[in-house]
Amino acid sequence: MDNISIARLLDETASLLEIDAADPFRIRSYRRAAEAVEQQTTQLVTLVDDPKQLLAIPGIGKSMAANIQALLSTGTIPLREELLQKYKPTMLELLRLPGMGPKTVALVWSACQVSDIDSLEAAAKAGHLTKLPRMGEKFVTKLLKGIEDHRKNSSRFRVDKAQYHADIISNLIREFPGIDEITPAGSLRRGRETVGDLDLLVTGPACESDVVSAAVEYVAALPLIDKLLAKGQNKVSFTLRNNLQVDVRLLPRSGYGAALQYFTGSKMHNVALRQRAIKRGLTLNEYALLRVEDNTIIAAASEADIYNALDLDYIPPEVRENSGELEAAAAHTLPHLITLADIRGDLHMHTDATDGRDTIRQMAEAALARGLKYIAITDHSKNLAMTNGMDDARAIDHIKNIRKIDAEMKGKIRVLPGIEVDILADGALDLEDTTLAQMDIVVASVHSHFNQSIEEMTTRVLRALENPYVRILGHPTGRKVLGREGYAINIDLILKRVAELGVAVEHNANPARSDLNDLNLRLAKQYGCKIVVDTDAHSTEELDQMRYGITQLRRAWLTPTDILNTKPTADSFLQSLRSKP
DNA sequence: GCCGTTTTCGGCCCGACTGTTTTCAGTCG
Repeated sequence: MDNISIARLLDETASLLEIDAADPFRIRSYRRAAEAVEQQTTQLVTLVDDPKQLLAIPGIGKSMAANIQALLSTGTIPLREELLQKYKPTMLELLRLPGMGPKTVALVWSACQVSDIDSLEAAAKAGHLTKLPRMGEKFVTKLLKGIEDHRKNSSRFRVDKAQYHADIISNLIREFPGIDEITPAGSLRRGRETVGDLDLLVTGPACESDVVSAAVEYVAALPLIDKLLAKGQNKVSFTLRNNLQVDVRLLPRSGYGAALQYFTGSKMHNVALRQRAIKRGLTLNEYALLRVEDNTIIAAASEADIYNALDLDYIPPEVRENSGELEAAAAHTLPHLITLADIRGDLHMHTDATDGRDTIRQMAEAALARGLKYIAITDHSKNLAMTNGMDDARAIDHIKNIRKIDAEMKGKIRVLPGIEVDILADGALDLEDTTLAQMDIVVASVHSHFNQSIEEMTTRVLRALENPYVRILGHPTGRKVLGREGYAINIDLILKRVAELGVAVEHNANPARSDLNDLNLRLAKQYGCKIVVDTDAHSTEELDQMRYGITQLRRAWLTPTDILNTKPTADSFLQSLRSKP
């Protein structure tokens, strides 16, 4: 069992305890333990014989260490089993619906024996819920909408989770002798925000057709497989414990490019590409690009060969959606898409002063190690009390600490003082202008939206933008990739105003948080908005999530000049922002 | 359930916002 699975089970136990109305602090200790386990770089399964190392992890005490050992040896923990006698596992899914917290889940269970989404929907539609305390028409409407959204998304996995599993599986497969290359294809390679299943393409001498069976057997016996679905000549399909389906294809080097092209998609891109081939008397399939008349192979080993043989420039996977990329590749006008290496600064991150894990110095050094030239420390303001958000006095004090680290970094990397302020329901910010005036970067973000109407929400953000100290609009749509949808907002209006005022709009790179989708990114470019991409990192590791933001920018066809934090220095970046009053 | 002591028990993240209320419980970040 890997760390992520352990973390998930601990987290589920916490949720069950919540439904059971257990001691909140006990619940939190399970959540904290889950987080701690998830952040471990070494797999706990390797430490199981040495409880001392488990206990060395902050948040893991005697009982939790015993829980982890039980998980590793039996796959579950006694407390979890006990709770599952009282409650159904499907109730955990109910918690993912908006407005459904532990109390409400417990209520519908005790009052209507509702324990899963289908029966909750039925009860809602039959009007049974409005008879319960604190549940009116509005709640039911919101709930039904939430169920609909949930169904749309729940079968897909967030890109970073899929990438994590792809990396683990790839590392295991790579241990087999004669494997050279493993590439995730499909929507993961195209950089979609969510992934339905994982397609891993593998090649190397061990994948040649006369010897491939040994490698197939090896893959089919991987320890992390939950259910083996199929085992063919060169393909193994299985699911992981989290239900993610994985298809591993072992392919000879000679046809690797054709397979990569075929399985990367998208479907629409491939259809258009095959039509182009047919016009040229060629046919394209998953094995090769062939001449129709005599089946001669024209190209197969690399994707570039195939595109070039069709008189196209190489098309990066992120833009393979049949939305103009074939025409552009034919005309040699594909833009030079932005890459991770173009990014010079990260303008949104947190430290242990609020809800981050690491210190200002650790963040600065980690950013430096990642090649960045400047960062902004933007901890939370007081309204986010739960994060230990800072009031005016603390925020001003924090600037001193940031400047001190900035000086200590001796110009190797600039560390800019900033703050992430909360936009209140009336559009006001929760700190004084005199405080904001001392910050280089003020990120204004909405943190509570609930059921404000589109008009209210839009007005709220527009009002906040009028504050002259706001330099970046943080997570403008509040959109989450999975689960609860973001707030309803007139993004069109917001982006227009952002462009007029010279405020920058944030593209939040962290898939777990919120961001602009590629459509809105294109809109932002069209309106001439200044765009920054940042990680909103809460730990040094999260700085690595910049890669997911870049992929989204590439999907929107954006180039280095479209993004503000490709500016080479902190000064040139600050100059390109809305000027301070 | 963890942690750190003042070493064996008390503290641990709290305020805005909503719906259904007529004073507040529950959700969310």
